Amino acid sequence: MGKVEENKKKKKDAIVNSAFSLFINNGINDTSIADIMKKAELAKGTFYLYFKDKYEVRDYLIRRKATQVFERAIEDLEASDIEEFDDKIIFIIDNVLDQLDGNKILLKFIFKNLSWGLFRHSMEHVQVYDSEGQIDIFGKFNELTDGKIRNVEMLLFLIVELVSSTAYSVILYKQPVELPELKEELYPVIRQMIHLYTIND
Amino acid sequence: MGKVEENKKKKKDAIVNSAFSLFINNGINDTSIADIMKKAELAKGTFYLYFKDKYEVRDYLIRRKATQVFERAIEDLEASDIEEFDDKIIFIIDNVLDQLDGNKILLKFIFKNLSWGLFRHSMEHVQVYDSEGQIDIFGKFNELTDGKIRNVEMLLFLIVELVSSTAYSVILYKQPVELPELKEELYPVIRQMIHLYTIND
Amino acid sequence: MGKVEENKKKKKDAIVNSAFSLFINNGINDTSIADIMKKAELAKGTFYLYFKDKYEVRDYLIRRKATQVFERAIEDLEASDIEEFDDKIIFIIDNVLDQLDGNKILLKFIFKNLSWGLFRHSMEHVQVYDSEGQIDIFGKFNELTDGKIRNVEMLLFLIVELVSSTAYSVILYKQPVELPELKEELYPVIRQMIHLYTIND
Amino acid sequence: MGKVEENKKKKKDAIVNSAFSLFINNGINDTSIADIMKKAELAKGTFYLYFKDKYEVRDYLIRRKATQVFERAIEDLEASDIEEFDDKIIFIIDNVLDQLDGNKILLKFIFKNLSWGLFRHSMEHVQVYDSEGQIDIFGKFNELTDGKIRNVEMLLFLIVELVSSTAYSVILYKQPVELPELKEELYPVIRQMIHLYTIND
DNA sequence: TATGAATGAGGGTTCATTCAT
DNA sequence: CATGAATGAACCCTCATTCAT
Repeated sequence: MGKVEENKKKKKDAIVNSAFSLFINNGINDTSIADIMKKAELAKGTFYLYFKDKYEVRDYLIRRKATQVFERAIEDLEASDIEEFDDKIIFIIDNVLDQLDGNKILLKFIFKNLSWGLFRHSMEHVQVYDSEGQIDIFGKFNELTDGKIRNVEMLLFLIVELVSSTAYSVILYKQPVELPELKEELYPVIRQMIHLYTIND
Repeated sequence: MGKVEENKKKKKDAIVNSAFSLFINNGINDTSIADIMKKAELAKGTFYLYFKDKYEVRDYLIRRKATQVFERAIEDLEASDIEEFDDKIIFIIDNVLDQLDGNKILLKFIFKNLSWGLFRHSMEHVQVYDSEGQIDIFGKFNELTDGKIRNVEMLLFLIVELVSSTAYSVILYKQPVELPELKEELYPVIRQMIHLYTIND
Repeated sequence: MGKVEENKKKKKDAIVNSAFSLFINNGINDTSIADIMKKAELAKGTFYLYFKDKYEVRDYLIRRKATQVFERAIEDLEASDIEEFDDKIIFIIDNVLDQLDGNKILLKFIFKNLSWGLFRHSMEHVQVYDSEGQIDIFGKFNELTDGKIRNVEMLLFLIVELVSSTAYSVILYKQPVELPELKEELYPVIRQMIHLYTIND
Repeated sequence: MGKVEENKKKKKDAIVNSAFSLFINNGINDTSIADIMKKAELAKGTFYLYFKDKYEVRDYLIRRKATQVFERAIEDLEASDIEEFDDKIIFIIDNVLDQLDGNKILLKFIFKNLSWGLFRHSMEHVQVYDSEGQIDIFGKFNELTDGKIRNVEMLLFLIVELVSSTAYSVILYKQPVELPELKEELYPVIRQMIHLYTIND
């Protein structure tokens, strides 16, 4: 990477990090581009060399952050020796929930803005490597199911929406219960859902 | 109600209706108080005699609209002769989804802003009447379960979050499928969930 | 006129006068709305209660200023006892040129921006009063010709364009000659033009 | 011309041509240096190696374009066998008007910015060649008059201003008439003007 | 020479809020 | 109570110009 390119990367990162910090502290509506650039210690006009508006920054951030969270969950999964498909799903959910429970700000930011489209997009960009190089995560999921799950995307959709919306309420507002209790209730439901989508031989 | 009171009610309604129409057409961020009052055909200063800011109007509206939707669903349920608990739940969900499918704007407005807390609050204000007068809707639910459901609130929480978040994506963005297909997948899952919460004698 | 109306008139005048002074000193391009309102000692936002942008102010000004100049020329004409049509035309031209020679700034402003359309519009708004009240100036012109001029508008068009464009160069840049010499050359040409449009009995 | 010189000429031409196209399409005020250089496919900073600002480009362009139009008119005149002085003047006017009628954009650009000074300057740079080489166009005019016209410059000044200002209004806004009708009225007037400046033996 | 990333002043515009009427 | 003219802070965005490469 040339010196110029490197510098540009550094600037973009400064903008993005500044924006993230302000978005989660003050909300997107109360964050102006002037604020972002001031915190990033760059000139206001520089913003427009990298992004069209603050919503483009937000989308960029959501994708990046969501990707990071899942990347870590999957790394941890790889490091474990879990074998069954449903156990793997529960493991990932549990891992993600714990990550977000420890970083409510991030949770708020991701789940408040996450749409299924963005989620899919993020998943397609999760970078996992094994001995043979990069792995396509959605392909991997399908492979994991071993052909035993019908309509994998729908199942994931249902699980992701259920988990994200309940966890949002629970972690942020502790309503109607706290996280451990939610998990206790949620996981059996999810196992049952997976079972419903499992093809019986 | 005195003439003065009546007049004030009329003004407040004008503001609220104007705001609703603008919120759903242009979004809350792109709606100014000037816009609201122009459409309401009232002076700008008058706004502050009724509300503190536009977010107060929004919250007022969400509660009112969500309540209306459920009120109608429950009215329709009462008019039917459905007997089983799970059938009743499915009926209400189906009814609400159809209402919102026919009014995407309303869906966006309600679900974008609906939290479990607001939902509970709305439910407590649903006005249903039988021969003996007004009925408490949450109490009614409990009664309906006939003591056969454990942890009714958790079950409702899971169902409401699952339905609202999947329906939001599906009705608004047709992602990942369209509404009829979602229903087909959703209802068996919900029945299964109810079953999971049913106390076996 | 109510107190409010009176105040609004005063504000509009302040804006317009401030703008005129800045337009002629710095040019329209180098005059910002902030400049105008600062000089007018009003808040920046107030500008938009009266005008859409500075070009609207410019057009308003041109019409007003052009009208004033002609109004005065015609007043002077009325006070004289000139009888012949061509003498009257020359008198008006001479009067206008003298006014503008004494106010180059105004000349620059009017002639730089004057189109035939704006000129006609201005003429239609010249307010001249005689013992019997207001007079329509274009009608008056026609009347003056006593039916002896064919195609009055074309004749006026030719004269106005010839006079304004030559005078602009001469008064502002003294090119290619100075005003007295221009007059000496111009008036015979104009008399000849009038003659060409005079219907011979 | 060395290869370096050639390259510089090419760059300058690219800038100038890009600027012309943008000036006439969007107006000078709405054309930024960034726009010009983007269209010219050159770096922004390069602009300042050739011009001080966009107004310098504009002046350069006006001179070049005005010169071209007159050059062509005079070429056409040379190719004809018109003999009388007044016929020649009318021929040139007619030719120029037709050129500009077919290219309103050019007309707008030239006449909006043309001053008598710029016109004289342009005329001095019109390049006409006969068997003996380059000809001075103003000298040529004087020669053409055969000493029969007094005050040639004044006559040209009056004619140029009359024609350019009326044609501007007529071609661009069709006010107060269209071009053929303007010609019909204009040419007799001009012939008469020439006659007025012709020395009677 | 040529580049184009970076600058930051300054433009236009909006708008919540106030307050004299 | 109701009005709407006035405010001025705050916003977004553009752009001529510089300068390290």
